[in-house]
Formats: sequence, C-alpha cells, structure tokens
Amino acid sequence: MRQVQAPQDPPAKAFALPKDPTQRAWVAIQRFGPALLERVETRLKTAGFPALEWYDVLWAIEREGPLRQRDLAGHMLVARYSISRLIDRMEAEGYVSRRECPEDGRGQMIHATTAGLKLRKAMWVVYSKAMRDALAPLTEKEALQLAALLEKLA
Amino acid sequence: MRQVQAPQDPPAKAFALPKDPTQRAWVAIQRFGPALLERVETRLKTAGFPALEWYDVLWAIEREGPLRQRDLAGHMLVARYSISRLIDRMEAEGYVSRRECPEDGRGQMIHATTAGLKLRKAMWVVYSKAMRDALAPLTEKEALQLAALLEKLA
DNA sequence: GGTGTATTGTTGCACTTGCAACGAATACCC
DNA sequence: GGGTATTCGTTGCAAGTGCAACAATACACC
Repeated sequence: MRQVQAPQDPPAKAFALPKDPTQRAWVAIQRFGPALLERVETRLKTAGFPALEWYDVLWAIEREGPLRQRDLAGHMLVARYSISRLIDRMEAEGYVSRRECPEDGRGQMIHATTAGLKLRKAMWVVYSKAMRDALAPLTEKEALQLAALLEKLA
Repeated sequence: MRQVQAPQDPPAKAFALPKDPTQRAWVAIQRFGPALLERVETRLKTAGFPALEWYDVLWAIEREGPLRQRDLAGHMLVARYSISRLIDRMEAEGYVSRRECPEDGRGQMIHATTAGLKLRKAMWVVYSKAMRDALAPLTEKEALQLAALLEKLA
C-alpha cells in the first residue's frame, strides 16, 4: 500500500487546492485515495488481521478457483515477484498451498486451505464495515459516479 | 507509494466488478488509484528523476517558505519518521537544508537549496505532462467531479 | 526435429518502510 | 515555580520492496 496517512498523528491541516481541474483531481487521487486505503487497512490491522492483499488473494481464489501466480498478479495489478513473496508468507502461515500446474511445468496452482477460507470470512466482517464507513460520506449515486470516473482512468 | 501496477508486465485482465455501489467504488479506489499513481511515477523515474514525494516537499516549501517537518508531514499526510528520513536523503543530495528553528528548540526549518528549486522545476516538466496524460480520459467537468467526490471522503 | 525467443516464478542485494522506543524541548496545570 | 504530559524529530530493528539476474519451461518458426 502506498502509505500516505500518518499513523502517528492525525494532523488535519488545510490544503491549498489547485484551481485547474486536472491538477485538482490529481491532488485528490494522490492524497485522499491512499489516505482512505490506509484508514481501512488500519482497521484490519488493529483487529489483528493481515493486510488487504491477503484478502484479495484469498477472495480471488475463492471466486475463480485455484489460480496461477501470473493470474493473481494480473488481478491485483502487482509485480510477479511481489506475488511470489506474498504467497511465500501466506503459505508459511498455512492459508494457501502451492501445487503443481498440470499443463505448464513452470507454473503452479495456488489453492486456498480451509484456514484460508476461514480467514477471508473473518476478515470480511471487519473489512466490509471499514469500507462502508470510509465511503459513508457518499450517497449510493455518488459512489457509482466515483467508480465510473475511476474506471474510465484504467 | 503503495505499489500496485506491475512494473514487469502490463497484464490487462478483465475484472469482475461488484454490483454494490459502495463496493464498486472501493474496488476502483483500491485498484485504479494506485495504478494511476504508479504510471506517473514511472514516467518520472524513467526520466531520471526522484519520486513524487521529493517534488511535494520542494513544492510545499516553494509555496509557503521554509517549513518544519511537522508541517510537511501534515501537508503530505505522511508519518513523521518518513519525513525525517526523506529529508535525510534530500539533504544528502543537496536539495534541502536543515536549519534551527528560532521559536522551538525541538524543531528545525527545512529550506530548499538552489539545486532544489531547480530540480522541482525540471521535474514539473515531466510531471505535469504525465499527470495530464493519466487524466486525459476525463473531461474538465469530470475531473472536477472526481476531485469533489474524493475531497468529500477526506 | 532444433534453435532462438519469451514467459514463469524465484532470489540476492540494496534500499525503504513501519513500529516502538528514545532524548530533548515545550505546553499544561496546579 | 515545579511536576507531568505532550510534541518533535530521530533511530535500531525487523520486515517489505524494487531491481536485475537467474534456471526452467514453453513457444515460434524454419
């Protein structure tokens, strides 16, 4: 997570917002996006849960079945070596397991263990609440608008 | 920066977008925001420039005059220790200097050097272009909308 | 088939980050 | 004033990250 919110203090200072629309949008993306993410991650962490990426991996596997690292990287927009090490850690904790990939000797299928499925469910309780709180200032309509605008940028 | 775009490959896979407006907005913020940031940072990096934070520090000082680390942290929504080490690095490269703070013995005023001002200007050439390209899919009106929505979440 | 190229996942290294603790200085409060 | 709490900036340590290189496998093409 590109960290951006101060974990130590909540300084809350006023910002000089640029007048130019593009710049103003950029500043908002650069500042408030990451700050928002961090707010949610902090909730997870203080609840004793691992980072969001762990959730993302487990959820992707739960939705689509065992996946290759390549596909996980694709889903999460993360570099391959990041996934490799993330899986290392998750495997060490017993949440996923690597098994060989039948149709490609290089690859491997990442499976979720029972503990993994359980972890994802438990995380969702905290995660969904934190997410909703973070987006509470927006109406449903605004949330959709925001999503649409960001999707346009992908 | 919470990295999220794959520096090695541009996989470009389709995503399953949630139907729930809040969740959809959240996914967009979590995925596309960081990906956008990374796109711009990559442009800076390949042009041989340091990361965006350096720009932010220099620009804040240029706008408001010498600042304390506390205030820089406030502006950038970053932890104090991050600023401390960031200033370490920037000082080592000769872009800023620490001077004592007259009215608070704990603090220090961070000044930009001539090289620092020059660096910021040079970075802006690349930065502004990259920013505009990244936000090109949006009209001015949409950019303003996006900014307003994100500001609501701060 | 055989040869050259591309992809997949891993790893050594240097660097950055978060956390917790710290010393120094200030602010508060009676 | 004097004592306590708070703030500011720093730092040791463990953990995470990007980069570049790697071995192994797959693919393309003749």
